[in-house]
Amino acid sequence: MEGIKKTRGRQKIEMKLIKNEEDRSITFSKRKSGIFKKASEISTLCGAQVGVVIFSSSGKPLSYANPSIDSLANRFLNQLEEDDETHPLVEIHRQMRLEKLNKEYNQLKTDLEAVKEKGKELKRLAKERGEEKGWWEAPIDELGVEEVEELMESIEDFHLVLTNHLAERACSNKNGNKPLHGGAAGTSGQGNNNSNSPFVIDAKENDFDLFF
Amino acid sequence: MEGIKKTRGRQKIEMKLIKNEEDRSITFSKRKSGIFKKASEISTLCGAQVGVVIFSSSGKPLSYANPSIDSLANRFLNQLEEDDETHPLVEIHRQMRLEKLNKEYNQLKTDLEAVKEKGKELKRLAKERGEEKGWWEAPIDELGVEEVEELMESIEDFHLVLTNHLAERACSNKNGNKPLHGGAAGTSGQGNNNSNSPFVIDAKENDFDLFF
DNA sequence: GTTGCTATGCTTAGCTT
DNA sequence: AAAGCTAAGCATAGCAA
Repeated sequence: MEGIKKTRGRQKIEMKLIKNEEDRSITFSKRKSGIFKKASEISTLCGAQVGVVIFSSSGKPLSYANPSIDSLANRFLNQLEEDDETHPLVEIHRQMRLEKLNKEYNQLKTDLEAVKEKGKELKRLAKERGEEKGWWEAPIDELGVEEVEELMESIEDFHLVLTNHLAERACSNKNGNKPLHGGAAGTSGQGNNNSNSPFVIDAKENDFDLFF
Repeated sequence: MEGIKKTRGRQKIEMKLIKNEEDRSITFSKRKSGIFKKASEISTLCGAQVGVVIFSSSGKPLSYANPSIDSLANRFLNQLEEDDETHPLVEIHRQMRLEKLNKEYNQLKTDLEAVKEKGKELKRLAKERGEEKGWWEAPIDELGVEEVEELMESIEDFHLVLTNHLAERACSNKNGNKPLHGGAAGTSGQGNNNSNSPFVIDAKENDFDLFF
């Protein structure tokens, strides 16, 4: 009842890089959730397709996309809460299955995002070369060839990745067929570690987190 | 001073599609700005790379990406406000130049986004086929081949687009070389209209808006 | 390293212009 | 129909556990 306040509540902060590393990572985590939530909401309210990718300062890619992951996450949640009592074996099967699906999906998504990221890098590089001079100030022809060629290489690599995916699938028509639900989300350690490869953002933690 | 309230203030709304079309588009516009702002903020505060793409219900792609577009937009704004007095001819040259750059950039970006969009569509299709059954419930092999092949086609098309870009640039080493600044942002009507092409989202308004 | 709390700043639904 | 307003709902900075 007294005038003693437990906290100062939300405080205004300067819009610049948070220097304290811990604060920064907490803020990142909280705001990331906020953005994903907003993305989810505009998608629901307005029927818009939304894609958000956030690379943390450590290089970890986190993403939200409508409507797939959205509903997927909801399914996960519902399942986790509703049928907590299942046969252990089925449960294990589910988990393995989901882990594989999740991994596959993440790989595909990572590749896709990497292509996009490559495009951004193109601009970034062009910008950095001229100190403060942005790429749009440079002559058109000057910024063209090398970067576009680089991008094309990425695309070709991406194409290769997809080809492999296809091949793998074509050869493995022997997995279970029963539609299954929910389970744990995290997949870890994908092995694909080559810092110079166009599709590896950060070899050490190249995983996707599912939102929610 | 009296207790008469001018408005009811913000009201709670159900988290479902807004049926009234006008309300929906207003909400879309407002929340889109909100999301872009949040994206900008997490980028600044946490040094994170962020990419956001939102397709309005009419199919118009809007995007925010850190840091390129962000700073680019600021440059535009600054220029527009600061050197409003220049030689008309130079001004015209700038505008043409920027229009071309902007167009090029938008095209590249559109292509990039479209590839990503294709990936999302893949999931969407897989989801729709089984009524309420999400793609992750379907057997892995069932959802693989056709959609991935479709995606691969897109990639090949994209590759072609890039090849053309490259070729165009290689042949046109005759344009002006003077680094120039700011100007108007909007480009309109790109002509590239083929609803079944993998890279045309909405032929009628296939442009990008710059944020801010 | 997370999670929960609370007071406060920020966003935005419904109006008005 | 685009921009501005107001009040209420929401997000979140700084702590605490």
